[in-house]
Amino acid sequence: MNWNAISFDWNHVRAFLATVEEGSLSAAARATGQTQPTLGRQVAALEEAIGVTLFERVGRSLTLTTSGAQLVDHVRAMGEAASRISLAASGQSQSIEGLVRISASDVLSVYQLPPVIAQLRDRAPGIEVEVVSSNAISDLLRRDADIALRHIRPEQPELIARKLADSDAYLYATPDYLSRVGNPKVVDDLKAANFIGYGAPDEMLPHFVAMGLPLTRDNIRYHSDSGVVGWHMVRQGLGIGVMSEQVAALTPDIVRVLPDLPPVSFPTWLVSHRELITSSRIRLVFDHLAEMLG
Amino acid sequence: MNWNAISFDWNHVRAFLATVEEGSLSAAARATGQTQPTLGRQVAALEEAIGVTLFERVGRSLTLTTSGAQLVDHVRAMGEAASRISLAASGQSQSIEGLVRISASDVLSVYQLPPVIAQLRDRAPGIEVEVVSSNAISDLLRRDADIALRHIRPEQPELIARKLADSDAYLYATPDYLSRVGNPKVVDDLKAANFIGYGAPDEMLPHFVAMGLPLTRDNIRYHSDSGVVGWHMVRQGLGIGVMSEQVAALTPDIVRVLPDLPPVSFPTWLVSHRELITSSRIRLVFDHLAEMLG
DNA sequence: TCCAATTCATGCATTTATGTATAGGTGATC
DNA sequence: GATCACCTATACATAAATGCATGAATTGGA
Repeated sequence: MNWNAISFDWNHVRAFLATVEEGSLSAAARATGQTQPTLGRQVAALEEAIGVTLFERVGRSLTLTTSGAQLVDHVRAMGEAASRISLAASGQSQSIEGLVRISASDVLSVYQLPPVIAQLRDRAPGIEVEVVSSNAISDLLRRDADIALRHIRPEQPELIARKLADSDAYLYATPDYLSRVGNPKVVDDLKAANFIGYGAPDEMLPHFVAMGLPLTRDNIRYHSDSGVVGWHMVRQGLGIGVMSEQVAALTPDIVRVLPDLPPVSFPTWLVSHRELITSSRIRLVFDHLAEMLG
Repeated sequence: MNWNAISFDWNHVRAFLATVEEGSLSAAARATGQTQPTLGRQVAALEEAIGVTLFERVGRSLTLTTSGAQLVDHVRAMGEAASRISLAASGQSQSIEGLVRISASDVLSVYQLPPVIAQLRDRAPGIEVEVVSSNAISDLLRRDADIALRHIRPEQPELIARKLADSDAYLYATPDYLSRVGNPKVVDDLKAANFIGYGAPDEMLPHFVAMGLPLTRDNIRYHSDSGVVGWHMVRQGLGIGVMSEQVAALTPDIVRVLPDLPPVSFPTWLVSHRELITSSRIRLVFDHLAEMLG
């Protein structure tokens, strides 16, 4: 190894990478938890060290020079290697104490995870749990979380996934609301009903149609990005919503709409990193989730 | 990018890498131009930061833990990315001033390069030249040199090579030595002659045999790793040596042995990095060498 | 068994890098 | 065209890392 060729300050490379990715020194400082003067000096020092002008100081912002742009790929590769080091290091941790981050949809996070975590507390009191409640598919490759619960099968080979039991989802509403729309008995009776949408109505509608419901865009008048908010709209008697059987069972004063309508079955996958799962702490949480939810 | 995951000190990764590659903190300190306490503290800080014990302090030396060993691949990848940054940065340099390192065999370095460099001085006075004189094939991928002169075609796709003119090598000796062995006229007359070997005799002998010479191990009594030393042995009348026509022409009082013997033809390749050759400084030296030696 | 060589660990003075505060500029917006 | 929001550059006090000198421990060989 020619140590002389790589004797420049590697932290300055990270400063350059952050500046490129975030778009400015100030943004990079915010993202990395450093200060703008530090980032500025580090980038300037890197330019001095490798003899390449990386940014053109034009106006209030920096733009990559062509020379700088040709280094970006290698700089990214270095950052990715650093990420893998961090990942593998976390996977090496055999400590039964410490943080584990679990990403799940808000509905899962609110209704199903808390009791599971309560049991985990009894099994492994030293484990700290952070629930990353998001309906966006969290990027495990970016390490937004250590473990994720998803309803689609992950494709990346770096991830390992365990399929949990399939869940059945039905239509639910309050008895009060159902009587208000004339106690529907067949699907055609739902044409005048209100449906609660989770996320954008245009994304929700095809799912309702696939269930055989004769609905249009106008049937989805109330909607929310949050599944929990949507479910509370249902509980409030604002309309009919889809929900998994398990969650609905936890909710009093909610009845199934058209009980003869076949359910929508959907899978749940427990996902983690191939390298992270070697950590006994994460492995323990992973196995616990699989046992309790599977 | 999850900056939090890669917020450990990247220089400490280099310290770890150097310690792994060099085998000890002290050796790593020597190799990287730092001090042993610094390296020791950096490795300890990295262990603290990523929560993994990298080395087992046993006796006077360090041995990698299994956890540490599983990080080494990623750490090497980071180092290689750093090397590529350095390489690409050098290639981006459009300065006509600065250092260019040329690797060549000692014979080329001593007899043929100096006049070529003298002409280069007139063409580009700002260029500093370091001649890495070595008969080992220098590792351009490790950046032991910027440009190399070789007699075998490089295979790595990262390297670019330009073929120079083929050279003819003949047998040479002093007239004094030839008369001492009876002025040989045909190859069989050489059976009793001494041959000068460059490098190990066992490596040299097959080349002589390939030339049709009836020699054995015993014919090579004087040899040296250095081609220059070997050639001076020939000049001193210690035996017969192989030398390229061009170099022999520079040497007075040396005559060709068996002038009718067909020459051994060998190629010369001018080699550099694909990314380095984009530097105008290195490009200039590369082209100058090609012109003067081609 | 003793000695020499080599290794890692530690205390201290010095150098270096960092953060805070602030100044100087630029571009978008009303 | 003035204002606002946002960016980069600089001065200075503070915090951190580095190198030097030295100590302690171990290995290999005479």
